Amino acid sequence: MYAIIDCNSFYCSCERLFRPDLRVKPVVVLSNNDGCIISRTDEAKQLGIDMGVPLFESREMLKQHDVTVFSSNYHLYGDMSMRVMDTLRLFTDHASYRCVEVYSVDEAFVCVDHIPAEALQSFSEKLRDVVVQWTGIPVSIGVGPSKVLSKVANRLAKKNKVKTGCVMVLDTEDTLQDALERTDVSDLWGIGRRYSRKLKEMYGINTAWQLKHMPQEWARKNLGGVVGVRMIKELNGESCIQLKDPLEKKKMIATTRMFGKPVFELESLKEAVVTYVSRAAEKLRRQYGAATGMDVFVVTNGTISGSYVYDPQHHHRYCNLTTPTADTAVLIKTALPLVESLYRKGTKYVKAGVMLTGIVPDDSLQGDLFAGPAKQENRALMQVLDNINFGMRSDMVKFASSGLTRNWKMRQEMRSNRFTTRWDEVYEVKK
DNA sequence: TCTGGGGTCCTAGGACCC
DNA sequence: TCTGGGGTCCTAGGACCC
Repeated sequence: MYAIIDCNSFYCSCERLFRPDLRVKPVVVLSNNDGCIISRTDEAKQLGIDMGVPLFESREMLKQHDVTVFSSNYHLYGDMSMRVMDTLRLFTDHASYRCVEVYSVDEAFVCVDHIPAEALQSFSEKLRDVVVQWTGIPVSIGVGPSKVLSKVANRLAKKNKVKTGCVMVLDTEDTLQDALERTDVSDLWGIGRRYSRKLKEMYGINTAWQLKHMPQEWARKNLGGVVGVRMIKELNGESCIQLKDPLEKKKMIATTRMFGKPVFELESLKEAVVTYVSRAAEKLRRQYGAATGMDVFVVTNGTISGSYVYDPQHHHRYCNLTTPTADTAVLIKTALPLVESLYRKGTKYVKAGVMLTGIVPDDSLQGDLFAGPAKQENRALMQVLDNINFGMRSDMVKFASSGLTRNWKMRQEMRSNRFTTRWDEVYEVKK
């Protein structure tokens, strides 16, 4: 059996920890650049505020209903996430830490095979209480024979908080049928907008219960091949999506940002890309990786007869690296010509990003016959750089080409303090 | 004026190999 | 009239997730 533990309105809950006055008030948290609403408390949801709506469209009504608005504060959320995950590990760690798969910043799958069936309900309730007691973050827990079914349970638990106490276990045929009948196909984990439309319009399949009874061969043909087959099996309680090994490394590392304001100059575009390369390279070194490919992209925005339209256009350039590397200097040198070749004078750029691909372990680098053996001379330098930036604050030491003024930097006008990770921003109880 | 930032997995099709 | 049978690797693009 699998359990999924999901933090309720995670970003908002983190903000509330340090603002107890907001405990029963509507709160929302914005995406980077203060663009969209990406986290809402129940009170905000009740006001009809949807996920992902742009801030500028909802500003009026936020004000009208006295909703508290925060910019996202990833230092705080990242740290709180770690505390929640640590709690899960301590509490469920009967055999090895591999029982917990951190699925996202606010969710984790836990293998609960070691809990007797009749104890799953009380175990989950206990787990819910411990997490909120130790971290202050409320969670919902769904338990089922497969990951997809645990997600179904979790969603219903969260939807009916009062009735379920945020815990739902799907362990009998009856509870399973009832849950699947109450679940729209579009709410299934793995069925997105495209497939749910197709299921409803072409096949008249509306509920998870209906989908569960479709033949596997049909799913192979009409629901993305093996992905569809897996979905049918998972719905029938046959687990096909295993817990992921926490030691697995990322296969791709990306750093991308919208600009705080549009960029027209090549110099600014270069600064931004260099900044993103530096950040991506840090992430790469943190997992002891080296990249064999780099993709740089920029996003322009369309205008029709001089006026602005929302019509993002992506342009990208790819480069293979002769020798795998995690050296920021080398990566910057690779990136700059790509930016230059992408740049068109007079164009309005709204976003840029870099992706490091083909990541290999950095302890067994394949050399290049013509370039000589893989050089590691900058390794020590990179380590010093990382240590300084990690220990003091990020960007304490940086490459000059990443710019000093950085007027393209993203907006974050309503960010709370980084209460748990910065000494100068720790919560003040008394002056 | 203004719309986030990461990721994963899968498939199809082309190029190439023996 | 008629031209094999099996593979691998890579890339682009689609679909999905939070």
